[in-house]
Amino acid sequence: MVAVVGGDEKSRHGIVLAKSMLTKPYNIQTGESLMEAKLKYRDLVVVPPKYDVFVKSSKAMNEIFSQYTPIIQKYSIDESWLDFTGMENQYPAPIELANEIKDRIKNELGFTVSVGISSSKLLSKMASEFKKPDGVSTLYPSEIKTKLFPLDIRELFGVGKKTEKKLRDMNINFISELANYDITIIKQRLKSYGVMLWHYANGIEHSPVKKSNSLNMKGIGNSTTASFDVVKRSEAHLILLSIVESVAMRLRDSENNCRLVEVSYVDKNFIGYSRQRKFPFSTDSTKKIAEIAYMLFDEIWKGEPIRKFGVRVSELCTNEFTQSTLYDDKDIDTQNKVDNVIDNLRLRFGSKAVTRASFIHSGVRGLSIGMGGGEEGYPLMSSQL
DNA sequence: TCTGGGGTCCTAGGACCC
DNA sequence: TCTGGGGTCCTAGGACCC
Repeated sequence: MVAVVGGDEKSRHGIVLAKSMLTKPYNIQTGESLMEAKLKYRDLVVVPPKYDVFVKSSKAMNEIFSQYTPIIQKYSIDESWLDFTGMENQYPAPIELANEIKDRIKNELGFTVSVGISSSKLLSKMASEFKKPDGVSTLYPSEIKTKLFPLDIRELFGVGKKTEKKLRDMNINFISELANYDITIIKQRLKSYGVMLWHYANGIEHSPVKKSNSLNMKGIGNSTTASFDVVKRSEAHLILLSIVESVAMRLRDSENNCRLVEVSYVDKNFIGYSRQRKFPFSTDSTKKIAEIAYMLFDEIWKGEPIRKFGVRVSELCTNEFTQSTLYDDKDIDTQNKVDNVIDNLRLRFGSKAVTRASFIHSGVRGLSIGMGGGEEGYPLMSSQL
């Protein structure tokens, strides 16, 4: 069946989230609008996503990984790096090990994965693209010339649409051509990013596999496209509040505070605006972050109809020492308790257990996105089903 | 009925300090 | 009227990835 997983077009979420193998002849792309996809194949079947199944599958997959090595870096919800450095005695045959893990996922969890094997994150990532779906591939340094060099420049990790054009304008169309290009000219035209890509083209990349945890997380953000263009400040604030509810809850769940808050929006013409501010204090309070978000929004918004809203917190630090001890602020202390009680209620009874009075009859859902396993916030699935 | 959501890293310009 | 550099921090925006 020529089918894709897609968002809801009526609420303006209509894009391709994942595609089945049979869409291949029609060149349907992940991320393009369902309208475009349907122009490529009229009778395209669109099925809605099941985000909770996706999250569960991801967790189960990483649980299997953890039975093989403790050093796992989650790159996204459906990709991880596993480091087996120093375990050569335990796992003398990498390809057999990869097949074992891959087959266990297929048999125990019911979906296929593709595995790339090499000595670095870059090369293993590139290798994982070779055989899809359900394949195991290697790209060892000794194989760079035969397996990496012949690929189109767009295939190189880090080369997107914009960089592709710049490189093609320089007559660089294959990875080999970038690898052999004069690095000083690359540096002149593409700055440090070009130098990094030149190294990538030569297979040079040494970053360590970093265990994923809440401590090395850089920021937490959510955004949402409204089902209609928002023109009233009060509605905008309400949507921002619903986003902050989810962001702040995730922040507390990660046991972090934040020092920087950023608000962004996209207007009806798809022009994006953002404003961020760093503070001399740190917080994880819903109320505080919401107040900052309103302030930042009011500073930039000139009244254009708004399509999409976002809130992001960063400059994270541990929440071990709460502000109340530092600032002796009673309001912060009680607010903290309120946040914690609400978090626990929502954890036990679901995200709808507690709703702010301001959301009732407003048309805006409280806690619109985030941890609740709701229907929104689907990540892209790049791999074909 | 056009075009989602969650991340990371980098750049460039201005403020401010010495 | 004019004139330095070096350094750091902050902010807005852009590029990439999934």
